[in-house]
Amino acid sequence: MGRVKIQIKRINDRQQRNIAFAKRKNGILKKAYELFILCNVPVALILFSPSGKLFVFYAKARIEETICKYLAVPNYKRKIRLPDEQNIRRLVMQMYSEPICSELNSRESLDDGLRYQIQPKVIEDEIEEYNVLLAEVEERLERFLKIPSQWESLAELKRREEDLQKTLAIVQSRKRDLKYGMEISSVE
Amino acid sequence: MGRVKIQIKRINDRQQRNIAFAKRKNGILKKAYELFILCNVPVALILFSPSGKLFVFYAKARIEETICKYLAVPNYKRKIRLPDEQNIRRLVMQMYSEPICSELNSRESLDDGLRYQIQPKVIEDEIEEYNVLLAEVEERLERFLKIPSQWESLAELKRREEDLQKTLAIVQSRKRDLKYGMEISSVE
DNA sequence: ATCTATTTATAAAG
DNA sequence: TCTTTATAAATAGAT
Repeated sequence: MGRVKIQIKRINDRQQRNIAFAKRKNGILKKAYELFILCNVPVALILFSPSGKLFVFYAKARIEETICKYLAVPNYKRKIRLPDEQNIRRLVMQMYSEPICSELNSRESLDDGLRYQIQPKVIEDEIEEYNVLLAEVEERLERFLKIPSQWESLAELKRREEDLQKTLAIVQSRKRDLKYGMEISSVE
Repeated sequence: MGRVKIQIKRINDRQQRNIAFAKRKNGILKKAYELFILCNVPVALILFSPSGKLFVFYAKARIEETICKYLAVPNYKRKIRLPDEQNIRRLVMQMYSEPICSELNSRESLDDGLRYQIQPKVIEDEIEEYNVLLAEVEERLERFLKIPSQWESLAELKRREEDLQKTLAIVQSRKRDLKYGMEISSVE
């Protein structure tokens, strides 16, 4: 939407990045506002500038309410009654047993010597997040698969995405191992 | 941005509102994605459709991390940025005047009032894919956990994780682009 | 869902 | 940084 078409890729020049952020921040905040007014729906948008400054838009409800609504969404897949739910739950617990908000929780955990303590509530949220993500992916894929000419591209994308998710899970798992096992403080 | 200029005010017709939401939801999700890629900043966007369906975009960090980062900013430092401030000053005042609850973790207390329905499409193949995917994750995870020496440092893991999340976002965006019939080149 | 006339967002320049 | 302007992108209404 400018004099020239730009590629959507990271802007390396610091100053240009700040300029782009300032402009697009205004744009997306306006879009969030318009969506709220037009459709009267809860919206929550949290942005941090490249220098770490916070920008927020929320409407229809306090941001905490919208966040909590997000967290309160029932497990997408729970209703389907997965055959191996206990196994899956155990797996996800292993993958995501680190605190959601490490900067807020990690000190207490470490002080108490409870590095491996399981936090059920946190894990529940993570299970939901995981399932919501997968559900979104699947939903989108399903839509796209209705268009035959896109099958090939989509198959490739699906493979890639699955690979990424697998690897991401592995990385997160290993990261957690190192974090707890080696007690490195500069995690986040 | 359409055939005619519209006023930004609540759309009363239910069907028209749903159409507008669907279009603008895609637009703002794309904007959020682009902002993340261009500026490499944490972004969290939570939307609920008029029928209560959840849509989320987050990047650079898991959504809980961005939310926690937001909550960690002292109230007096928070600013709400709204375009068209004159017209919605009352709204802002209203939102500000409400008490702020910074306790996000108590999920039980929220469950009662905030029950949002998601309508999953139950498709046999999707369930199968889901189970296969999780099984593969588990398998890979187990295999990987047996070789701790593969990963040298947390910093390395962190970089990898960020790369993966970024690439995942790119893949997801590519799929969104596909929906609009755009050409797909190589995903990298 | 797809098309397209138009408005809106914004990249580069001033 | 703020404003301008040419152009890309989003989208309202129609199909």
